[in-house]
Amino acid sequence: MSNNNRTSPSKPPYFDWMKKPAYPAQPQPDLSSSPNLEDLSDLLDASGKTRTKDKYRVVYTDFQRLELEKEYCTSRYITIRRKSELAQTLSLSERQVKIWFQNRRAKERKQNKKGSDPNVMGVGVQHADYSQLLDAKAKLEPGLHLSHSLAHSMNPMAAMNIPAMRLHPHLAAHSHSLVAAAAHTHQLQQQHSAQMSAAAAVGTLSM
DNA sequence: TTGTGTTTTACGACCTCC
DNA sequence: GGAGGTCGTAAAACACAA
Repeated sequence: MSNNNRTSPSKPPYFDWMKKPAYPAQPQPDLSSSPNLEDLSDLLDASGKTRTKDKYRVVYTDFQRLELEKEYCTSRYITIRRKSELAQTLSLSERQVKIWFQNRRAKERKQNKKGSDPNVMGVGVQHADYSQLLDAKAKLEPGLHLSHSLAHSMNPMAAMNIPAMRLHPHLAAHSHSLVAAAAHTHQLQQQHSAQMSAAAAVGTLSM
């Protein structure tokens, strides 16, 4: 679903949530309205048990969602390092980033459940999302225009459908392999970034 | 409007691993 | 015991039909 069936079936050239006027597109997230890190305590009432009504949950900005989606397209399981970096750049808490990834995986599982083939772990979803992502990115960063085929070729994780960290805690008995997977993910990530930069350079040169 | 269905944040319970 | 995973769920935010 990845924000893909929220509105009309006619496919917009970017994430559906991006056209919602309720989310002011901000280059920088609005810190004043986000219950980040320290603000989490504000979500508890006097008993410390439940969240208050006015701050039950916040709506992330387009920028925050875009960056999170980008990271998710690179790897479905975020590393501690990347989580920290993302949290800082997006002005979110690491906990929020972690929860977002959990919810994002849940969303994908839900989609896969709906789909007919449970063995194909969200390949189509990832590709579709990634295409939309890049289109959205192109809108946010006009200098970065990529064709879909090129975009797909530059997303090794999605293309190969590699479960980055681990498929399921019950299946992952060997943590060292997970560490290796994480390292591999990071390596691919670096390659991906380099390729993106190169493509961006090519794009600007050809203009 | 408003009623309804879906999506998005956020949490608790429980599990596994180190 | 702490960190992070899934699963289920609450409630806000949103879309859309009537």
